[in-house]
Amino acid sequence: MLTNKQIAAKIDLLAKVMELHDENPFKIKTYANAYLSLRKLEGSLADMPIQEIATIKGIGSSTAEKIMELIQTGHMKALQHYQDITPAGVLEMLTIKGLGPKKVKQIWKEMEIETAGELLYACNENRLIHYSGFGTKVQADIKEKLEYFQASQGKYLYAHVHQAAEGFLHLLKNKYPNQQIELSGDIRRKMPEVKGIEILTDVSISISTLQDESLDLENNTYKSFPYFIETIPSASFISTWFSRSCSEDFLVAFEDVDLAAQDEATIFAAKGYPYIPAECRELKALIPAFNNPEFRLVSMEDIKGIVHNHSTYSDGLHTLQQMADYVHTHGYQYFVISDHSKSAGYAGGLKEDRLYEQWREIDHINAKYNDGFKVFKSIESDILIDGSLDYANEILQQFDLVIASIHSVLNMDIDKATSRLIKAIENPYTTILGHPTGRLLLARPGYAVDYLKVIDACAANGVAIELNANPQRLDLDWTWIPYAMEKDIMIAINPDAHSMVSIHYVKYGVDAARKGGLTTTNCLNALGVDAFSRWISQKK
DNA sequence: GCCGTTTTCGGCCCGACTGTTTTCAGTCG
Repeated sequence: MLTNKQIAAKIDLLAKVMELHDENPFKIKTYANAYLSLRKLEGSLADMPIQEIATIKGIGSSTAEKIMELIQTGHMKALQHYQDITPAGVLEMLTIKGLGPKKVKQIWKEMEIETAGELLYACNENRLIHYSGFGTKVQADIKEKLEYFQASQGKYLYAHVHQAAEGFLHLLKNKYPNQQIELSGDIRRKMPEVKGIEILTDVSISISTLQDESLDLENNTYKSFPYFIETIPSASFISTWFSRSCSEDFLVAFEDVDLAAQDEATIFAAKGYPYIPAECRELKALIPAFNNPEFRLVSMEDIKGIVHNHSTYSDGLHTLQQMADYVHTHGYQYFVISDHSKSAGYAGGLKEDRLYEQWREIDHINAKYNDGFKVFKSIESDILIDGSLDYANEILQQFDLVIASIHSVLNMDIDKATSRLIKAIENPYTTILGHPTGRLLLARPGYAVDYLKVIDACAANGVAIELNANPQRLDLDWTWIPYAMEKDIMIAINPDAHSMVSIHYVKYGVDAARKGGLTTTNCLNALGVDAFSRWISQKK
């Protein structure tokens, strides 16, 4: 039986969705008022005849009928109609506190954002604050709510979970110092998406005795992420841990090995391999490379420069000087500033005069460093619908390098997307293809592309491909790295940083790149400043 | 859509709070 509160909520929702669709404001007001009377009402609506419902202040015959329909059938046709013509993600936004119909309408119609995930991404890129009624506080508030919302959907970004996972592991190890307790499964393998914190142990853990305010016993979560503790006998710990920490494909290579070893290194040694870290245990075909003395799998220590960053010139949070200094003080050799280009109106893309201004500032900044550190002039140039870039050639040729990315009109079939990308790749001024599919993990899938054709085109034109290291992108997907390397393409692991701290996204890109076996030789920003400088100029 | 008459159309207008603006708009309960 429906409660008054449940009925009132449906009427309230009706008012809100009608407002999204620009219905008569007085009708909307009526339903909003009806909601207010209903939630304060004494006596159960479900027990009232329709005549009595219609006598309630603010409820007339039309609303009374809708309430009866709801009580008798569980549905309301009028509400269903509006729900059918509204994207599910937009309806979801209405459930977020602080987002009412007016703001949601603005988000949907003005910003053209239709899912909670896209909205979160827009918050991270400071895109909301450019709209009237939205400021930094509202944006931060929405962001917090969305992260919570996303964190409750059953899948999580590795980047969001791993610190909590390590914290939880630490907590358990302190409590049971003499037992085997380790992270296992997807979280240990640093998969871009994980289901939570997987822990493998040989002790029966008594969670209720653990002292930590982040531990939510009722919901089995630690810092809002679900945990899964599997207890197994000590004797099978290593074999189970190893099996849980490899892909199916990778594990096939060890079918004939006795996994009951004293540690994982022994298992690898039985096949004549060196120890392979869990995040690299993906493709069986890559294993032999680990025995090649020339093979240098990329790692964070190899990263020499930070490519693809934004500043306050477009939609970044920090100034060019702040960003450059931050990268400099973290020991890198160079910084590539790639703000948005002029057609990216939503992100404050740079018109020509602002470009000149930025170039002058870059020259000024470069003159101040006396240790060889260099800021390179770049742009994240929008790939327009027809595949062209959005500046004239005489502008494009003045950049040190150009990153070409698709940002708008993402609804394309595979042929359209592929030819649009290839046209941009064939542009003589394109240096790097940015986030090739536009995907946002857990939010939107990205347009389909013919990877083989796109990678072949990059090879033919000497264009590097970005592995966008934003943990919500990780695009190029690592599974295409072996083919890209086969074609001897350079991969740039780029943070797409919109603030100083997001420079460190590079780490997640490196994790992903290692899955695909990317070597330092094929990592563009593993080149030192001079080699990088030479590489981009030979491309020009 | 509801209401209430100076009855059948014209007006409908919660208050506190917050954030964005700079005197107001949106949201909540």
